Amino acid sequence: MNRFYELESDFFDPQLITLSGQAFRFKNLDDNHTELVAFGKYLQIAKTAKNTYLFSCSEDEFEKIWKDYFDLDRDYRKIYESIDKDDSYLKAAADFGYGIRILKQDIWETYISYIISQRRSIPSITTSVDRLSRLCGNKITAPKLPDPFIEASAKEYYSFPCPKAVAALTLKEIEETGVGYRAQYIYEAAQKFASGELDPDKLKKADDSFLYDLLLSQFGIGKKVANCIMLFAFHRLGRFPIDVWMERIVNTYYKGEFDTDRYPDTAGIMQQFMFYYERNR
DNA sequence: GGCCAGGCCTCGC
DNA sequence: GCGAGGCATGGC
Repeated sequence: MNRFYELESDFFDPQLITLSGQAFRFKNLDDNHTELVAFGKYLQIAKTAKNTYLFSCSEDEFEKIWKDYFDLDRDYRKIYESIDKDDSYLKAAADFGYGIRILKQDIWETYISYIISQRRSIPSITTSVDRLSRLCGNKITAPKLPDPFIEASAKEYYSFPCPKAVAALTLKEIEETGVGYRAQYIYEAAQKFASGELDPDKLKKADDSFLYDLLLSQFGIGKKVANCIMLFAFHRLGRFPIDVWMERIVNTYYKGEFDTDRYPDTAGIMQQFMFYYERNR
């Protein structure tokens, strides 16, 4: 079975990552199988034993793509243990979300996905991302995988389209993916990414405050979306996006303000625990 | 069929 | 600088 890569980890739960809402192209097939599309590839992860997972890719691909994508070099257990013992809500949330990691997603894909996300439900965001991918992404044929993998949920998948492919669409075509008034935001973003005016490789080198201000200055991007892009794509783990769910949590359990200074480098992970807990418990 | 969704823009002060 | 109103469409 060395065609596939086996991972042992005591802090990795792809099922929870699917449900954590940070990515829109994950699907839990059953209790032990999760599939996803990222970086133009289809991946299935099978849980084969406690803390043991089989990835439907070679070791080489795992090392090049997925290890970094799932942030597997970071010690999340240590972060989990750093949680304030007196913070019973956060402790409960982290126990509930034990195994959630923050993905390092593609910057452009995350940028567009979170523009789409504003004032929409997660299922609805997923639909639009899927439609946009089908419209101008590349076809990916689902691989036939042996046991312990199971059949993919579809015969073909589509990669998230590159900036140039989206930039070639008309505003009307973008609207037809169901994104409504956000189409103009996407249209403008695509032009900027396609022309190189917004360059992910350059942006990666920017410090937090510069990057945040730059994102905020973009059409269609406010505080919440900027922080999500920084957390889920740029992997700035200190960012703490506040949406309607987080606002409810902070108001209910933290008297209106969560002290992010307590977790300067990991507040975003705490945010993800809370968000998942509140939505799924 | 009505209500709300991982918010942001514009306008008026 | 800040609060209120408006907003396209999809899911439940």
